[in-house]
Amino acid sequence: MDTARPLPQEFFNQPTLTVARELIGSRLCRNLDGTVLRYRITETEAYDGPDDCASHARSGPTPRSAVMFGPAGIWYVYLCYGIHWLLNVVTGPESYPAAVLIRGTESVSGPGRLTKALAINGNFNHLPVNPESALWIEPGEPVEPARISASARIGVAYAGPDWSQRPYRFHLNGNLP
DNA sequence: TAAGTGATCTCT
DNA sequence: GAGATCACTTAA
Repeated sequence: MDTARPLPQEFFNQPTLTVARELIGSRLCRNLDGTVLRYRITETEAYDGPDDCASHARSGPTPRSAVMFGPAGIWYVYLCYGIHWLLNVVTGPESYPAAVLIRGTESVSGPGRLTKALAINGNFNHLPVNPESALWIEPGEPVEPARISASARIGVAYAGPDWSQRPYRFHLNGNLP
């Protein structure tokens, strides 16, 4: 089995919740000046569709969120709270706004710390998810479905109880802070 | 618990 | 153009 082959663009062209769940256990890969770092993804969040009040796409496309309306398999990187870069990958078909936020890996917890550890900034925004971008994802060892938990997303209480309490956050058991 | 930090969005 | 907001972190 060839686990070194990067995930293809079609992988991300699936329902957002499916991608978010299946990314758990896969490997986030970063080429830093020729050195490849690989971190196992342990935590993701789904932002799904034009009606998701917690999503940046909730008010239609804007200069920032337009990439979410594009094809799947594209990085969406934006600055949060003026300090932290947050790393997302666009999912679902074109014109359907959705993305998966990569919140943490086995050695780094917290989306802001993750991008800091991997030297990710806004330059990655709109780049495809493949090795040419120096940032891509490879399949990991299979994870038993029972080891993946779902819970409410973080920091989105403003979206109202319906959307903020949906179990759109996926993580490995025992891998929460 | 609270403040830092700056792009983005919404309303004038 | 001005003000509010924000998918977070760190320092107390």
